[in-house]
Amino acid sequence: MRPLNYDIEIFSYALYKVLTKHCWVIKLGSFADVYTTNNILSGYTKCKELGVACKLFDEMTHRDSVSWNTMIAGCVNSGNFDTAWVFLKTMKRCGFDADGYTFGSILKGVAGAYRLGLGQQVHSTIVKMGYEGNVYAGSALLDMYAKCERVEDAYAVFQCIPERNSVTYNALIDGFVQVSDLGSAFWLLDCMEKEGVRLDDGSFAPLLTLLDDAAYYKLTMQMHCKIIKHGLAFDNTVCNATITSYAECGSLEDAKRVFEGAIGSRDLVTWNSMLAAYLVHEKELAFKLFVDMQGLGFEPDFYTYTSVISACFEKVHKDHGKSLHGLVIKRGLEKSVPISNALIAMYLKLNNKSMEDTLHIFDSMESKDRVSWNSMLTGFSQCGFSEYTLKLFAQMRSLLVEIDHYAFSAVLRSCSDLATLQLGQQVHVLAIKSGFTSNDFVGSSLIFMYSRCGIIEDAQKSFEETSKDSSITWNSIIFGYAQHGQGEFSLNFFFQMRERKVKLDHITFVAVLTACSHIGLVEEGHNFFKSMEIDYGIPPRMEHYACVVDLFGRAGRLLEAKTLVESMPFEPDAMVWKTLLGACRVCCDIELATEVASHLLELQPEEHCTYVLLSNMYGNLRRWDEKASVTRLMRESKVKKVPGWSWIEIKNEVHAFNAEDRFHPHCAEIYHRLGELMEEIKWLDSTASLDVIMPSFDHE
DNA sequence: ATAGGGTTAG
Repeated sequence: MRPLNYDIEIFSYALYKVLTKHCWVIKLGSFADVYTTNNILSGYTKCKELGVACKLFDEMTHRDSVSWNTMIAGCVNSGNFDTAWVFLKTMKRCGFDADGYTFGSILKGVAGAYRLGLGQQVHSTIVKMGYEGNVYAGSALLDMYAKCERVEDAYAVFQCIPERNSVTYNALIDGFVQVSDLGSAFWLLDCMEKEGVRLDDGSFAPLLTLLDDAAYYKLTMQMHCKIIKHGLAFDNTVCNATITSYAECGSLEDAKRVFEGAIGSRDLVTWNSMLAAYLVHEKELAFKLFVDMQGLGFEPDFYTYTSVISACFEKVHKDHGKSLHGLVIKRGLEKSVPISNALIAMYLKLNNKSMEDTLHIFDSMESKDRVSWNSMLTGFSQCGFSEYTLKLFAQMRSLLVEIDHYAFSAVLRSCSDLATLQLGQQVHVLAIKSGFTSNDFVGSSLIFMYSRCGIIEDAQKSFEETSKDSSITWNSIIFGYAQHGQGEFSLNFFFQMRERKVKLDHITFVAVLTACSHIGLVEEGHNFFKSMEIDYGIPPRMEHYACVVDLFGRAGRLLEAKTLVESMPFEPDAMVWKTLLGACRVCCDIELATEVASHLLELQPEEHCTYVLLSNMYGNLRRWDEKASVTRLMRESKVKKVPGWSWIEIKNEVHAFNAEDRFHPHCAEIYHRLGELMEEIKWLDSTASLDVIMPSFDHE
């Protein structure tokens, strides 16, 4: 049981004071001067009593520019930017000029609403009226540009302000932080020190958010020193940001030390920051902290819930995840969009290939944001429900949900899974129109789509359009050429990547090993595998072992494949066994196949491929009894062979078939034409002087 | 009596 909260606040003390003053003025009759009324007006706006303030403003017989400025500031600070703008217009019409106060307030509103166009209008008025150098108007203007991601403009404004103070600097620092320009942000900090402008909490907090990588650990420590030097070690905001920086640099110890030092001045953000730190490094302690903070009376907010929920992505934490879902319902937080989004993401990761829970949450959400839609889109796409991805995408478009790079990437991946070129091209056009083709994720999906649809030239073109400084797109183009059997090109890209000092990752090596295996470069592939940890610091994972098993297997070097699996530093998973089983089939080694299959049957008894493959191998060897026993085992395990499908896209419609399928409305014509084609092939075969290599139709 | 900046998730 949690204690009931009895201190329900009807009026804040501040509001009480304003009300008393107002009553007193009314009692005295209508002799209150503008000065006193403005004072009360301001009191109401500070208490967010905008309605009362408006009424009082209407009743005023004499208003001066302070009255107008107070109303504008009041509207902006309570989030009513449009009303503020109306007040500004009316003010001008009533013959009052805007001043530094007016510009400061209205620009704060413009910045909060990200209305760059309006901001530029205000800018021209400021210049016209000579307020460019006013530190309040100028700082607000600078901040508006910074928030609208126009940091160059912000800097231009900065240079027009003759006497800059901490606020001016801090706003510009944050502008550079927003565009991840660490260098400029630090340079400004130096300038402040040289010019003798006081560094305060607002100078450090935004900067610290950029120190989010192990590479910045030393820098973080240096910043921490500076913070202590400037007497800000116990400042709440700075402490909170420092905790996060240390955690993201990988030092839980330092984060903990700052957290412990902040005892007594901890707020909800402090707890949330430490929670996030623990979630990355020591999950069990995080769950404990989640309980502890509530014991101390801190009511979790959506930051708390989204962090702790998103940490439940592994099977071991499934119970925690479900409990948290229950807690969310119990506390009536289901309506929170970010929390629901976190739950969707959690179930997507926990429920392998099942969308049931996710769909349930998504459907019951009264309002959804872009993240909700994108999560579903990505979920469908990753679970292989490609048609649903496309349907959902169409729905998003008709509901005018903004399509961003996440959406494009997911839907393009589904197009590539379905190998539906025309649809893929349509989505590509949309992506061009909305300017997303240079995004790495979109670019990577485009490369996959074109490569999968057989047009490697267009995959290459899509690659050329990306920035080429992230491994994401390089990996995709390497995969693309590998898929097309042009492994030499793949390796060439790998070498270029190395030359350009693009950071390689574990996926790069999966791509390279795939390329080698597809063109039979056994030695080269094996060498890459051996050097990936030594020369590149990337330890081989399960999928790399699977690739090398495949590499040996395709080359008929079964013994080496087998030895590699035996030497693995961790237990092989189903993927590795499956690859080895494939190698056994190529090499017709039934003994090893039987052994490998036994591991697979244990790990994935529901997987029909294993039974079918083994049964076929016995069949080929005419070992009928054993074949029969495999078939029996399959029947006993209630496993059914899933027939393979083929499909073709004609005029933007997908026609799917499986063997001996007679359901298509144009079935008769199709089979007739098929018969003609077969005749043609036979005729070609009989007239060919060279050996015609017939494709072996694989119906397994 | 009226004005400008900053910390936590994904």
